[in-house]
Amino acid sequence: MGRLMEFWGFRRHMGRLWTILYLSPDPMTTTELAETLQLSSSAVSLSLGELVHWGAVKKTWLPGERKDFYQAESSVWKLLRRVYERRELNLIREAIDAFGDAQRHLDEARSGLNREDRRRVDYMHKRLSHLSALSKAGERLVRLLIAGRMINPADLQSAEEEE
Amino acid sequence: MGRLMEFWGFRRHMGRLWTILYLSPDPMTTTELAETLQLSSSAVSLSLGELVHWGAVKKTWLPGERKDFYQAESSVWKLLRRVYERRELNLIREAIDAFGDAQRHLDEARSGLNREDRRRVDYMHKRLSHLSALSKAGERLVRLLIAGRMINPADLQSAEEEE
DNA sequence: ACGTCTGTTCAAGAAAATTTGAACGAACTG
DNA sequence: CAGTTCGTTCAAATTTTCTTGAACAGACGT
Repeated sequence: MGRLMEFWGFRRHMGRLWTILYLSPDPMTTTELAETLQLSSSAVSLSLGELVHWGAVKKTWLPGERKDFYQAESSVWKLLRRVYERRELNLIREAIDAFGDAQRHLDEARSGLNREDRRRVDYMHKRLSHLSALSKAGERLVRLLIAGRMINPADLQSAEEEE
Repeated sequence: MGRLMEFWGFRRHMGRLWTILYLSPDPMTTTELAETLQLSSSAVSLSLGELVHWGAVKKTWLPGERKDFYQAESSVWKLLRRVYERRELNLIREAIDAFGDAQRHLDEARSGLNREDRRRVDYMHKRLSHLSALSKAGERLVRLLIAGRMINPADLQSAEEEE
């Protein structure tokens, strides 16, 4: 799980901590977690905080206990959805914006160019439109994924072909 | 594109190189690429090699020229498919194996345990089955994606609920 | 066959990230 | 209100990853 999470763009420890909590029938304290994974308390605090921020882990309190207890959010599907929503969608939107900006820059520069450079600029413009179309198709797909609706990968394919 | 690729688990330069090639109407040489992106020739060689390995960039030769020329694979969809096929599928399969191994370890240890520990082990076993089922549903989904067929995210959802 | 031009590999150096211990502050107990 | 116990934050230190220049190897032309 650590490796999966790392691949997925998070700290490795986040995966490890989540897994321990997920496999534990009872909520655990930071001390227990630090012992189990041989981590310093600060490392636990840091990664655990991020897990809480992503909703992958929840704080709970046990009556009579002073320490904080943690338990894993057990619906992986819910977690995936949240990540896609907060992170991937943002990334795609930024990319779409960047492509638009680039095209605008090209438009501004175009007038003062010679024939050869103009050819290049026009080519780049077309390619950027292409990337834009693809990204927008991607955005729609992620939206559908989050909504739990059916997805047709062929949409990406066709966004690429029609030109 | 550099940032996208980085997020996606590749070197940042790979994204930058691919983008330059993708936006260029003509194949380019390593020298031109190094100049455009202000990189050393070794950095270009390294990242370009990896791009070729992933099929994102193709070598071509121009008659009469000694230098190698490179051009971008322009079907992003094709690239995505290849990455999912080679990388994500492997990752999922490894995870599935790891879950199975973990369960087998639990089975071996179970007999020599007291009541309380046995409860924990049984709980972990159940959770691991859960993760296994999820991963297998994920594997099916990626397979469908690669094949370009319709995908139903609800399959993941239900893999989580039925227990 | 020699010199030149390309591309790749490698080890050393630089940059970036993770990790940790210590200090701080908040919350509770007696 | 003093004394603990926890949890978090920060900057230093370590580890890891990237980057680079130099050395190497192959191909070509003369």
